[in-house]
Amino acid sequence: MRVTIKDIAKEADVSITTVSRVLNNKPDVGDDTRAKILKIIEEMNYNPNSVARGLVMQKTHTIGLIIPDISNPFFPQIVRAVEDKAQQLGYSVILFNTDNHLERERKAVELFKSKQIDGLIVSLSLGNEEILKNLKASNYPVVQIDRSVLDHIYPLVSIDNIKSAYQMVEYLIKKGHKKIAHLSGDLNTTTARDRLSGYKKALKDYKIEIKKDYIIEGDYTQDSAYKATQNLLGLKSPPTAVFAANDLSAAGVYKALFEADLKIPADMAVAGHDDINLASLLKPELTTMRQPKYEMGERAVSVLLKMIDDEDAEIEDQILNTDLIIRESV
Amino acid sequence: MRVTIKDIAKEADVSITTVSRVLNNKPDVGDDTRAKILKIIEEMNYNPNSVARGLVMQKTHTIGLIIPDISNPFFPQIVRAVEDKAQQLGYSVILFNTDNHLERERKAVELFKSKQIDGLIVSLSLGNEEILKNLKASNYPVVQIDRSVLDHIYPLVSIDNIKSAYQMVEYLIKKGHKKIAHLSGDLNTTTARDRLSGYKKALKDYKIEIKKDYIIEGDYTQDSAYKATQNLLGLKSPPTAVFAANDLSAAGVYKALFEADLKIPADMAVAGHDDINLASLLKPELTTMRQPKYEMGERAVSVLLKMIDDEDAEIEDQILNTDLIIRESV
DNA sequence: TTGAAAGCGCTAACAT
DNA sequence: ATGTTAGCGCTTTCAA
Repeated sequence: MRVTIKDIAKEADVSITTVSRVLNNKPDVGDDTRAKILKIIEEMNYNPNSVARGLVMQKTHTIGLIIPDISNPFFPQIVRAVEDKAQQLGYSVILFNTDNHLERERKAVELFKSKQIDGLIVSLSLGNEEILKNLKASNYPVVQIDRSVLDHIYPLVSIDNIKSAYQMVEYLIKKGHKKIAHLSGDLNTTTARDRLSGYKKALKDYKIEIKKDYIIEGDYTQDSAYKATQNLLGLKSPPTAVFAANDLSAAGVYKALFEADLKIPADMAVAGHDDINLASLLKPELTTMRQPKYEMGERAVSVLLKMIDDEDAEIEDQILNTDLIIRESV
Repeated sequence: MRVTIKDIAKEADVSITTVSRVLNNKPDVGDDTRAKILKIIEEMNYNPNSVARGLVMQKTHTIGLIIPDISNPFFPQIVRAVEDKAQQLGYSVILFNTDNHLERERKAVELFKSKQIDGLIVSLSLGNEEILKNLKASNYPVVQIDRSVLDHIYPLVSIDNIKSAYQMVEYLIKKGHKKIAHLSGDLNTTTARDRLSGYKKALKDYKIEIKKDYIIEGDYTQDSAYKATQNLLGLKSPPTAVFAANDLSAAGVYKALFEADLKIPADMAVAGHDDINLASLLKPELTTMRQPKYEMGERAVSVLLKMIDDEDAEIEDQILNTDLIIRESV
């Protein structure tokens, strides 16, 4: 049996209240008593039970993190940042992967509520607005990260995807490209939609016709990009550049291009988005937009804890900047 | 205020005991009563408080996962597998990154004990044997994953690193190489030590001299491998092949080689280990040993839950097979 | 088939 | 400065 506060109290010949006091660094305990208790705690290797504590305090010092997939290289850095920051502030984080599956997202939230999690950081699919509304109704602290499913209900920590995509396409244009294709991400996400908008906007601003053939809907995976590129290559008039919605897709583009014996960027320029670790390891190195992933994770935790500590702290969205990272692929 | 079992009881005009019974699918509840309670639970959107439940049951249905760094590409798949399997079996997982820092490892264990975690999956540094001994003393369920710090105390889920390295070096030899260097991983880990042993063993078996100059201690990072390769290149008699302790290091080798205008594998063959996602994306594609990362994660959970469910289940180490993945770099 | 009561390990009024 | 008591939300004897 584990040693409890009772055991300490008995051993020290005081009440458990007194022990509780020294445990929580409260005043009103005699120096000698405190010392004695501390000593016994040490000796008996006592560890307070946070479940019991959580029950009475209505606080678990645990937060939930709901993401699509930790094995997608975009997320590990975010998760690392969240865990680092949380740990630093005395919180633990429970991870949950959903694969953008509505049902699993719902299950995750259910689970977290039952576990009395203090707050939630989520990256949900569009279509689950209702889930957030319910959470909001019970005044549950939540912050959205990367993508938003519902504006002005819960704060979002992300980037300006429209602007970011715009900047990349603009760069492509300035490099002399007029025939620019876009391989979109999963259009059930706001990020993919916004990047597509940014792409269109840039073309429009530079008076370049938006061709349907040049826009292929994908899902952020290497594989979908690989196939899409093959399609592109089959066109009567193939593009000279492709802007992939994320770096993983860009890798898929590379693969298709290599197989067709095409040179990057001579035969076709390719640009990515996110600047995951992989980007600088590809040959040629990938030109891409860098997202401040680590910082996003940190901010999300900061914002969440602010909401936890102050119920009605009104918190604004945190929109961070991206950077154009020029390498060799454009 | 959240709705509790009391509210349901009052609303249904029964005792909380009865509500608890239906919550836990116990028999001895009238069909009508059960139906009525179920309906009210639904209506009031009641969610049992698992903290309270955890306190009385002495079980939190939560496990801890201690790893060096989720942003090291070796780990996400393992974490994903652990989370998937745990979720599937009704458990949540709390993640903790330690960067192989002894102090943080200790802190993590402390935290998890206090949180009344049901079991632990750990990937610890050598030097923290004591921590596991203590855990064992309190009969805490633990499984080691990837690396072992203490044999025969807690089961290990991993691969045979000696054999795996041996196989790769043997392949290099059969490809005609005699001057083979090894860039080791962090020698505070058993994996790095074992891979080094396997390398030496293969050379010995094939009567190839083991040259000190050809063995450079690294730490599994791209950067250390980059520098090590530059050293290698400066030798009077540089190797014709290098076996990097992991794929990330291999990427570092690539970088140094490209900078020196050397061709892979013509000028220098390079082999990796692990087969992370990156390996097939490098140019030339990396020849490496594949670890069954996802399966390791799953097994770890299975073994752990077996230990949780049956205190004195004697469980053996799970040593999985690796596969030589021949691509273009050798 | 149902309920009353004790207790899981802790914190927090409220006494003294 | 210290102790008594109630109670957090639940499960589980034990009794009816």
